[in-house]
Amino acid sequence: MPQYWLMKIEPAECSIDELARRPAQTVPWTGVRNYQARNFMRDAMQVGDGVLYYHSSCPEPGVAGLAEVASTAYPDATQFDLGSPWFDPKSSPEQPRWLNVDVRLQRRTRLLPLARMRSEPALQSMVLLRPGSRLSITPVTPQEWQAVLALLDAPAA
DNA sequence: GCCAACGTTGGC
DNA sequence: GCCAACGTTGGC
Repeated sequence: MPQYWLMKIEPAECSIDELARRPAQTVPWTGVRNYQARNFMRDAMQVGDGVLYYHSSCPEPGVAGLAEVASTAYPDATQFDLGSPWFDPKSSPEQPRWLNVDVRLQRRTRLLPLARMRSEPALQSMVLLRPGSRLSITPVTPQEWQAVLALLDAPAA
């Protein structure tokens, strides 16, 4: 039974276009510094899970493509990198605190804007849309996943 | 740049 | 273990 996720990334970090240009079309999902999001990667994600690739903190936030989980969780190298904004002095290689998975592009889609998602009845249950929700990784139900696919395949409004 | 909603920190 | 202060997220 496949599972589904929505994963936020700032396009400045790795946009869907940049992901498509990468040799393996894969990005290590580093920089997660929230325990709930980390635990999703560590405890629940499986290779092959579906991912809604979501652009955040940008002029047009929304789902920009479909991707998949391409690895199990492993220690996030940026936590040990003094020069990284994600360096964590409280973490150690012996007891790494932060993990990441790899994510591989399936296909770019047309942008499904956040505002459009908010207006779609079938998506009202999404964790993303909960007031004040800031989680960078959220579970998506099969029903929500199908509804997003339907919107992406529907004629443009 | 504003600000609401959260998460984390640290004193007690 | 409580909770106030502070920092962060992220849409607008």
